[in-house]
Order: sequence, then C-alpha cells, then structure tokens
Amino acid sequence: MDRKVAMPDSLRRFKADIFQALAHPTRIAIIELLANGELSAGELIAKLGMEQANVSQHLAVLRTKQLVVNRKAGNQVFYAVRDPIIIKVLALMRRYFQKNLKGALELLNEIDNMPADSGR
Amino acid sequence: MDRKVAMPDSLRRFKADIFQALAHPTRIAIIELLANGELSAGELIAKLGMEQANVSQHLAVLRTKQLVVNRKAGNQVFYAVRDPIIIKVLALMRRYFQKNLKGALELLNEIDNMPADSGR
DNA sequence: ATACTATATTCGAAGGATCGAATATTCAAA
DNA sequence: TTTGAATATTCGATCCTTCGAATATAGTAT
Repeated sequence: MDRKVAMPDSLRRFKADIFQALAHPTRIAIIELLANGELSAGELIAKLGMEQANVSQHLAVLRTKQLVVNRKAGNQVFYAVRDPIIIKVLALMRRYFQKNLKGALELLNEIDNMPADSGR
Repeated sequence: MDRKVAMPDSLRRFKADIFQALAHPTRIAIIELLANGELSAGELIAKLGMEQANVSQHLAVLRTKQLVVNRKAGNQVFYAVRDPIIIKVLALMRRYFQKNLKGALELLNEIDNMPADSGR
C-alpha cells in the first residue's frame, strides 16, 4: 500500500524537458516547418517572420534538448528534426485539437481576450 | 516566396499550452497514474508522496488546460484523463526515450551534475 | 452548531523563460 | 585583409512558474 509511482523521477524529468522544449508557439512552428525536411536558419527566420536573434534562441533551445540536429554548409546552418517520433507527437496533438475543437476555442478565447465582454 | 507558415498562430498557442501543461515531472506522473483509470486527489497525493497543496496546484493546472476532468463524490474528488490521446502522447514519448536512451541519459547528467570539470 | 476530513486557493519568495538590442563568431568573396 | 552575409551569444528587463505556509471551502459526522 502506498507504493510510490514506479518510473524513476529522472525519466519523468526527461519527458518534462521535452515537453518544455515544445511548450512555445514559435518552437512548435519550427518543428512543423521542419516536418517535410531540413531548412536553413535563414529560411526559418523568413517563414516565421520574426527577429533573427529570437529564432536563433528558440533553435538553441531545440538543439540543447536534442529535438533538432544541425548541419553546417558554408555560410549557412541547416536544421532538421532528429527523430520523426516528435513529428508523430505533433500529429497526435493535431488530432487532439480537432477532437476537442469546441472546448479548445473557448479556452483560447478565455486566455486571449480577457476583457469582461467585448463583441458578441 | 516568403510565404508565411500556414497554421494560424492561435492553434500553435493551443498546442504550446498543452505541452506547457505536460512540462512538469509531477504533472506527467499524475497523468501516468491516471492512465489506468480515475483516482481521488488523496490517492494521488499518497502515491506521489508530495505536499497536498502542491499536488492540488498541479491538478489545477491540468484542470485549467482541460487535460483532466474531475468528479465530486462526497468528500472526495476523483480525477481522470479527459482524452486518451494524451496517454498516447505519453506512450510515444516513452518510445522516444527508449530510442534515444543513450543521449537522453547524457543530457540528464549534464543537466543534473553541472560540475565545472570532474573527469576529462 | 462543532469538529473533522478532503481538497482548493491565496500569498510571497525564488528561480526560470522570453524578448529585443547589442555584440560576437564564422565563413566566403572581393 | 577588409567587407559582408549568416548565425549565435550575451545582457538586462519583464513576465511566468513553482514551491511551502497559511488559509479557505465543502462535505460528513457528532
């Protein structure tokens, strides 16, 4: 009785770390952009339409957590998703979103516009 | 050229939010404990061996992001995972961990013991 | 009503994440 | 070897998260 949970904490910390790496809209966008093959940092920056430094920082996070690998080619650095399982995870999340679309949208609105009552 | 990424940002924010909810070892432990069916908050607290308030706070996060549902029964509150897809996501993560065990352990060690220079 | 058990919420401190600005590095081309 | 392009890193401000302690709420039993 009171048998503690089985998996060692280090493993859970590992998983949490991966989720943490995915827990930002920009980093999700990066992974999704890389789902069809590698892209250079510059291409990512262009497609995301964000600050160079900021994208580079997010790439650093993904690199550190080893979700992406990079390959230097002359002036440029090409990024790719390291393991397709991560893409499968995102695909599952897409299904989750579709299934729970209704509640999800409500959730988004609550989070987004926090004014008491605007339109509608 | 320079065609921005397709998915609206709100969807990516939604996904990021879910990952954020999973981005903590305790919350992963909770979901894994709930994988086989509902448990009361008290049972979760006992199995986790953590502060009552802390577990309750983590449950609040999971509730807010709608990853779990709860059912009141007299004195107690029973929690359950709302959509089995989330359990599948964790299962995929388990596979990911097994596949990348080697690098994962190194990563854990690096993060854990950050001594300036022991071996080498 | 009072007391007890189960759970949730609030608070404040400490640490972690994110951003743009500025700067550094690296490679290639002139 | 200077210049320029592509990418990375550092810095500091601001915000978000997490924790335990304390407190609140809700249900049950006396």
